Amino acid sequence: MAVTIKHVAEAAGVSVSTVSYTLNNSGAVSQEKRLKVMEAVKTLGYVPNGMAKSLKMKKNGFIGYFAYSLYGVVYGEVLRGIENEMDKHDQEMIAARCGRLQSITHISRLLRERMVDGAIVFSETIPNEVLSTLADTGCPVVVLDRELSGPRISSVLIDNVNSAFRVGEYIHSLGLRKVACLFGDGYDGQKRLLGLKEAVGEFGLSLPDHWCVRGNWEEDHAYQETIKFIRKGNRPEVIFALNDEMAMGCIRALRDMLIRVPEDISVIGMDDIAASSLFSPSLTTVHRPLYELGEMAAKTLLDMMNGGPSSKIILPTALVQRESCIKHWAI
Amino acid sequence: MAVTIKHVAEAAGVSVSTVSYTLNNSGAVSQEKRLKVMEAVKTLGYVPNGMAKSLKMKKNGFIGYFAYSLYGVVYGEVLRGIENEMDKHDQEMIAARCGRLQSITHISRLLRERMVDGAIVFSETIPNEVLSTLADTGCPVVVLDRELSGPRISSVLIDNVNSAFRVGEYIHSLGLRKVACLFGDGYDGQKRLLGLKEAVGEFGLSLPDHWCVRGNWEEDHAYQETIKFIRKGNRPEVIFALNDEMAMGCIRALRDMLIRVPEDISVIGMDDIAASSLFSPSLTTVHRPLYELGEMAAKTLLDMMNGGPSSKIILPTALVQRESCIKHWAI
DNA sequence: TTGTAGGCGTTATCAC
DNA sequence: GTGATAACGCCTACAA
Repeated sequence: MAVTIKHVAEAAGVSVSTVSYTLNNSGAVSQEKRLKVMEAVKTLGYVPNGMAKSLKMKKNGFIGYFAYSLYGVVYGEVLRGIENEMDKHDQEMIAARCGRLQSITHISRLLRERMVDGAIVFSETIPNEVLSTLADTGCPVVVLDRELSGPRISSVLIDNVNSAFRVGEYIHSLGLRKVACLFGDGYDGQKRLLGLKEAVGEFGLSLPDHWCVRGNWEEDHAYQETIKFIRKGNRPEVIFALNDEMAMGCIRALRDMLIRVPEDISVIGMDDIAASSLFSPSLTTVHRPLYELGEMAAKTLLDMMNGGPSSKIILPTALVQRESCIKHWAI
Repeated sequence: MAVTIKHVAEAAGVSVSTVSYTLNNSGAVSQEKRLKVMEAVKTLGYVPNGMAKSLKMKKNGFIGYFAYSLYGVVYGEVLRGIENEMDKHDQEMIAARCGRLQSITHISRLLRERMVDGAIVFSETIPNEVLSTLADTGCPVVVLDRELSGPRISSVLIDNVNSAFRVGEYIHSLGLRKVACLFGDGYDGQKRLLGLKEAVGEFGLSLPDHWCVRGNWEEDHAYQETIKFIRKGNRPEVIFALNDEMAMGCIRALRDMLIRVPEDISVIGMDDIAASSLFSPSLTTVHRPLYELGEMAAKTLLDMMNGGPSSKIILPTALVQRESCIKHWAI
């Protein structure tokens, strides 16, 4: 059985409180006993039990990052921003993913059983109610992928609608009109599609319903869908993929079908992941400040944990013009 | 104050044990009381306290992955393997990084205070003794980046020495002789350098001490070091970088100095990260089964947690011939 | 300055 | 079937 504070007390010939006092430098302990305790701790190899401590203190010193996935360009970059900020404040953190369905119950354990002192959530798989009740019990929460507000809940987001709208505006400014869209499900997908449609209305672009192709945000799937789409005889002037991975899959598909990008069809992505600038042709896309999103989420959480108010923060995006998109008359 | 099992008992008009029984389906509870309990749980929004539970049960249901970093090609890929295996066994996990120095104390908290039921460690920043004492208290550990053995400690590794040796052998088989090496610190670096030197002796290659250049495993740094190295007038026939990132930095540097790869100088990497095959020229390297390493680590840990013995597992590597390396006479 | 004792929220043993 | 009650390991009034 593991050695407890009691064993140390016994070995040092003092009471448990004296041991506790010395270990936490609370209370005043005589040098003599302090030394005895230290020695006993060393020889017994005593390490305090984190769970007992957490139970007593009603906090455990960890904040949690709960993401759909822990690896990958998007989630990884956000994680990098969070970790960096946490480091600055010397705040410990753990990460857990919650992508697969079964895990929802698991995450609920860390979250619902209050095994963290604060949480940053970047996964739509965790229901709003879970987060709300968590916040109600005093645990601050920051969400990165949805709008949610409450006493201890903050949102850190980009303006998806506006970002996509500006893509539409850009398409219009290039003299392009016939648009197809490769979209995905979820909050981001909805908002981005909405923004694009607004721009379509505003600038008189064309975006038939059957030119809105549902993807799953992944490159390979987008490749397949693009092949199918083009085989049906559809010939848009520009394809707007709602994330960069899909844009790349789309471009690969077009090229494999001997359609030139951007000469025959322009392609625009969204997110501006690292690979976008290295891809050939380099991707015209919307820069989404992933690192900063993570950083800001961490800042906001830390602030709330110090009693600060909850807030809703929108970080700016920017259109990045590269090679995958071309003016109509330049063809 | 949070609602506890006591409140539920009171609201349902039963004892705490009855509540506990129904919630864990242990013991036999009458349908009538069971219903009452369920209702009280629902209306009160009761959620059991994870810390109290863990304290009592002496386990908390989580295994931990402690890596130098959580993002990045190498660590991310290992993590993917681990998660996938954990998913299969419906085992919950958390991840924490332990790269920066300050964090060592933090990680020690999760590890030393036994806040996980098992651990996979992939960071040389955590000392052997910490892992040994952890294992002594009954917590199984799998290490991925060093050889360490004990009752509850397993290692999952590749044979670095042999892998590097085979690179030397390959270099020899190509008719190349004058080798430079871009190495890095730590266990992997040591072993790989050792293997290379063995091959140098065995096959009569040339590897002067000052042609062994210390890198820090990163691309940019390798870029700088390569520039310096070449500016000094050194002209090896082949540069063996002990990981792919450094190999890529090296190639970029050579090309920026108008030295052709592989015509003028061949470059060989190690690890075979995803980018290696996409790089131009594609990288000749040694495939290190990162995903499988993670998967195997998870399997081994799970096995130990079920009472299995500790073990040392070596996964095979394979030389991957691509474009960055050329036969001597082919120049 | 030091020790005793109560309680954090659970589970589990034992009587009833 | 059900309900007291004793742990689990720690912290911290409160006494001494």
